Amino acid sequence: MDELTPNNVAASPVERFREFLATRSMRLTQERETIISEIFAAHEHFDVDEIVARLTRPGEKRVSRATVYRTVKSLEEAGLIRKVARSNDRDVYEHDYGYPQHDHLICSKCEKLIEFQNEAISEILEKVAMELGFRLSGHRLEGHGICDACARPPSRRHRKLDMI
Amino acid sequence: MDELTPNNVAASPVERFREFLATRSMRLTQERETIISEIFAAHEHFDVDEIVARLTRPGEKRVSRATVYRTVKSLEEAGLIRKVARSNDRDVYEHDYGYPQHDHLICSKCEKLIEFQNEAISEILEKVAMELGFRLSGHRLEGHGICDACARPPSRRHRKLDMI
DNA sequence: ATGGATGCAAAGCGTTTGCATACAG
DNA sequence: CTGTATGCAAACGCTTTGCATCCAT
Repeated sequence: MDELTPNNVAASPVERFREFLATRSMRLTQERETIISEIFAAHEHFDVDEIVARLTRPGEKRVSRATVYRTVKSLEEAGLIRKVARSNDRDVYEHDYGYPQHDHLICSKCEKLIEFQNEAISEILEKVAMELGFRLSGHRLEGHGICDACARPPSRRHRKLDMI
Repeated sequence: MDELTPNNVAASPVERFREFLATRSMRLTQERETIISEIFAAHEHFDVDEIVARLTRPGEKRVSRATVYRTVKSLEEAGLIRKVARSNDRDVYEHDYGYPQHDHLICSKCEKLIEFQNEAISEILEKVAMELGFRLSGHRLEGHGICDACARPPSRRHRKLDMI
């Protein structure tokens, strides 16, 4: 469901990327287009390995892992995606284009990322930074703990009384 | 008799670590003691490489890199230190014992970490988490940007009048 | 035509681990 | 003594890179 794209947001991610590439005299190749399409197919968090896996499924145009790494780095520099966390020793990214600033709650059990928005936090941080003479350009806030689902005793049968 | 030590804070980090090790039937070896002493010698951020480097200086008791990694992991599990960021592809830690909750501003230029405390942010996050049914146990907030020093024009040494 | 891009494999790097030896309790 | 811990080096897993080939412009 993305026909509702707000018009304050420029064209497609691909178009936006093309512009960025132009400023660097880089080219919009089929591989890059394939990768960015895959990444923006759904608004979800991802890591390089996932993208490679998706593009390795039969029917998809395969792109080498090296190229995915190189393209992801470019997309990040272009401001289309951004690194949000590190999970399982891998960098995790999310879209940073056409989406409002938000932060995350990360479940320590299922590793799920829950997004939330809160204007107040940004404002406070902005104020704190200013007082310290720090030029704030952005931030990353992760709340750690246990998500609703994981906290709820999973169909709690009789659990073992103890274990050594 | 250091009665100045707040009594809500147990003895020394080493003592605290010894207790932790006991609960796991692990031993407080000379190496572990050397490492923890070095880490708590000053309240500053550090990474494994730095600790290894310090303990490699002549005069210091050398400890293998593998042991430092293993000990740092234990210290983290013991709650004595905690991971605060990732810089230069290395995990960066700080003391998490006897120090109040705080967050950081990270300079994109010099990589410096600036600490700050702000009660309000924690409160807001706590509220947000609760509304989402998330059991918050802690958080990590990094403000990104340019620090005061790096933002200041680099004392132009080629000033016309600066020919002393 | 031609300078940038891709794929492959090898290299890099921080971090982990197997194993023989060396200690703490 | 006995089960842990250490040191060393090899193994690992993610990410980067050199190079020959390929392609967008």
